[in-house]
Amino acid sequence: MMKNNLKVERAIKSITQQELAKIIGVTRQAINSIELNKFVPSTILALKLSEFFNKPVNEIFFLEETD
Amino acid sequence: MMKNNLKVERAIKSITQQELAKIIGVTRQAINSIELNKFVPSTILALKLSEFFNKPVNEIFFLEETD
DNA sequence: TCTAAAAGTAATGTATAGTTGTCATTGTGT
DNA sequence: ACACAATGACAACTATACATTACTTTTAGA
Repeated sequence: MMKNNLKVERAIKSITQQELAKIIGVTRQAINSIELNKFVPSTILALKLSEFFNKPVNEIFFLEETD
Repeated sequence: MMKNNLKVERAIKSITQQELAKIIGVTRQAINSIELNKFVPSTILALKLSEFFNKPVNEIFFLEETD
């Protein structure tokens, strides 16, 4: 299982899903679905988020134990 | 465009695509296709590779300019 | 409290990640 | 030169990321 703290990062920058989506180049639903762990983004998306939030991918996304 | 140095990392550990694939839990063709930039792996796969190679995702995968 | 923005959710469609299987090519040791 | 391991490549299939549209629910501010 993979988790992420996109919601937190977004709160730090106080930016909406909508705005983030536009910057990254995906839909608001895509951002929403990632935040809610409904799907696993591509590495390109992860790198773009990493770039935007100025944090390494590994600090935004991480694997959880128990498979 | 995204690039990666999986081939180099693999050479450092002197491990075959086959072996790496088995460890990560994908097929040899998947590893091969990623190395040859034929497709973009999921963030989970990137994190597993990051874990195995003991290097941050951003040091294995990176965005290239010119789109 | 009323309202509008923000976030959650769901259906359907499309693109593409990843599998399975198979064959061709390159490299390396003997 | 021969054999075999490692890699590249391709076709057909399945699973799922992500788009689009649209509707509901939650949250924050006047």
